[in-house]
Amino acid sequence: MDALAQLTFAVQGALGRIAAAHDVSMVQTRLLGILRDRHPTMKELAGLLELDKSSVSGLVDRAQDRGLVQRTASALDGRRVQVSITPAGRQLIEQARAAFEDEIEVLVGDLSPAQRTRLCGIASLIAVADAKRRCIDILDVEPAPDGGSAVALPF
Amino acid sequence: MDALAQLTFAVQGALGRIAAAHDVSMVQTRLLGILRDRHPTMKELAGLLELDKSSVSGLVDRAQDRGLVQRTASALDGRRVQVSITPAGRQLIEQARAAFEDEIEVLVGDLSPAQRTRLCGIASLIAVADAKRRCIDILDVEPAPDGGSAVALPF
DNA sequence: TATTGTTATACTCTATAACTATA
DNA sequence: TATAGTTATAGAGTATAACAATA
Repeated sequence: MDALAQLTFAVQGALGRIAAAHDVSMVQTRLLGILRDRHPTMKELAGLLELDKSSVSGLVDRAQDRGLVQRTASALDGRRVQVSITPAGRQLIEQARAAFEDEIEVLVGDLSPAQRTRLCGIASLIAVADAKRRCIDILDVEPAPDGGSAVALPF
Repeated sequence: MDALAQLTFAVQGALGRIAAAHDVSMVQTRLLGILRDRHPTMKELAGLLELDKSSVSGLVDRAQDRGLVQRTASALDGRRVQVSITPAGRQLIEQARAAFEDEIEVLVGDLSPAQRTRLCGIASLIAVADAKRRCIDILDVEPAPDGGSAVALPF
């Protein structure tokens, strides 16, 4: 257990340092990562980030003030607001992803190729299983029938 | 990379939920975890938590207000303050640790015993290597000659 | 009435800068 | 002077509760 916890602190630390180097917070980075290939509503964002809707309002406010994301009124439902990433936001998140890849490369530098493969497989297993549990428990949503990941990538 | 990042979010999510269930934040939990077997000064705490000393002042203030930790003036150096855990703090962190173990058990539930062993070994490898790098890079401190972990356990 | 989102408010967490006390 | 710690201040992040607009 301690090993696993320490691993996550090491990775999260790397992640946090990179985000900070790009002058954004972890949660802002996650927000941009989610918006890379989605245009969710505020409510959907709250579900993906596991935050209260009011927290997401402030989060999007600050990102919008910095020109990283934009709000669009939904044509279908006047109550809904669609959030999307701006070119500036996309540029920022792609740079952060690249830096993060480099940092992870350092982190797993001592591992043999076989160990890396195993770690990847095991990590995927845990993450997918957890995501499925979470979808059912929290969002009350069926997992995708193809078993595909309906999960918010952190990046 | 995504698998690893998702793994850490899954673990950190579990950790955060358990901390919240015990009505403490993640960083308060880390603080108590560090104090389980240490009586560091404020400066040492700042190093272990990778926070500014002023942040630690507030952190310890709030924990102290809740009766979880206590400050003691150092007899050797009038400038220094030693921080230690109270019985109430110890009880809280032990309960949180137990809950966290249960949650991790769920998280790794789909893994075979062999996979668990491998994950533990790989996670330790990464965490230890990262801690050593961090000691050298950040604290400018030599790693312990016995190769032992001088690292702050997250719990 | 129910749902979506925002606003008001309060708290934790964090850093920078200025300050106090000790060495 | 240098070090250890606190305080003042400011801002991000978060949740709860009240509110407005739409369905």
